[in-house]
Amino acid sequence: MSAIISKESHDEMREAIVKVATQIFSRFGFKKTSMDDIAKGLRMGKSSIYYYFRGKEEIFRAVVDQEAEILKGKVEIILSSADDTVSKLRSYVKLRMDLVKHLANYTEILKNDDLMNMEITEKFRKKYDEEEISIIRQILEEGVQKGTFKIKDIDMSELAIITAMKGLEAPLVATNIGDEKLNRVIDDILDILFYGIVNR
Amino acid sequence: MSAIISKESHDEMREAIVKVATQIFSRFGFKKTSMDDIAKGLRMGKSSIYYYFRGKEEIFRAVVDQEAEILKGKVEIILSSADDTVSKLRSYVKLRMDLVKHLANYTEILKNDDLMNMEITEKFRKKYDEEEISIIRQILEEGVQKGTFKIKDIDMSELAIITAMKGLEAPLVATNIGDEKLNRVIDDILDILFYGIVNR
DNA sequence: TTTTGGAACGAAAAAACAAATTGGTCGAAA
DNA sequence: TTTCGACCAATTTGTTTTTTCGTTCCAAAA
Repeated sequence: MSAIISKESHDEMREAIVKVATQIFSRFGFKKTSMDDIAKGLRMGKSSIYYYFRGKEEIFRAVVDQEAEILKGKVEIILSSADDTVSKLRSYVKLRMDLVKHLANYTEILKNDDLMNMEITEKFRKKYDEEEISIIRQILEEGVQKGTFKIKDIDMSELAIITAMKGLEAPLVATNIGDEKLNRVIDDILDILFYGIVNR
Repeated sequence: MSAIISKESHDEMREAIVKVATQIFSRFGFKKTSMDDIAKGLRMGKSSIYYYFRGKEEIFRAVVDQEAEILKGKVEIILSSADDTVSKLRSYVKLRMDLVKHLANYTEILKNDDLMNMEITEKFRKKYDEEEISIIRQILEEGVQKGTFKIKDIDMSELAIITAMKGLEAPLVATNIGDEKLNRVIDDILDILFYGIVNR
């Protein structure tokens, strides 16, 4: 029994560490957060942390994994909703843009003093990139199957959408565009994606 | 009369310098090309160059201006052609992608050793960015006026197109995609832009 | 036995300092 | 009018020294 209790408290401690680390990493980035910083946030000696994690890298990965899990849940809700395919794609794109804004928030401080190693953003993106493709593809295939979309080459449409979203990231992050305005921009661009610009 | 001859030879010398500088800048970038490099390419002493240009910056600007001029000519040909608007936009996008590839070629060496100050790319882009918007707008307005395009918000379509093109730059530069394949990709993406993906 | 933290180690980064480059000037020579 | 060697100031580059930081070790606490 003591083993069970011990296991639980061990996991709780890991969670506490991840919680604190998430705060600090998001403020200072991977490089600029020291194990001491995390330890101080927990009111422990830094070597104690090594009882729960193999090292800084593992803590960071736990943080990223947690964020990914949260995101995955949100995506799941959209995908399994009863909305029509067009709405689903709209919802997904908006969620994705919110995510980017969130991540940008994470690193905005680092942009200035450090060269912004892109640690958080980059690692997170890498983890997420493959998955994003499959999400878009899933929506597109659903649309084709339901007869909503006419798509010559599904790979190409995928690429077009992801490309457009990535292209939007920069201006989105750079300019402090308001939320309502951002929504309008996304809607308009999605209209172009859905219906094109040629008159028929 | 001697003044006239002198003026001509002076301009010729400037052209020669720009010609050599273009080669060297494109190989080594702005920072890593020294005035000595340019001078040696011309088989002159470096101080002689200062008789023709105020400094490195001015030479560089002359190089950029020349490239911009060449590009402007090509754009002019497309815009004033008798092609339909859809074809014009296609041609322009392809030209633009070739340009990016060209510029990428310029700096590809620097990407590695230096942090790639983006000197050439960045300066050139800055100069070109405003102009690009007006080119796209011109084509779109022509399309609307001729009844080819139905566009709710012309600013938005502009943004969508430029966004898509910029988004395409990265994969275009990164992957060594073949010319034919690149053409197909652009065509397919433009099809989406023109006709959308929703079935009607 | 589980958990904590002070001390110590080694690698990596930062700071400090010395040496080499380089953009630009000047005056003389051609 | 045009070219160039000599020179200067400032930035860059290369090198050494110092500090920081992630990690390990081990003894003490719980």
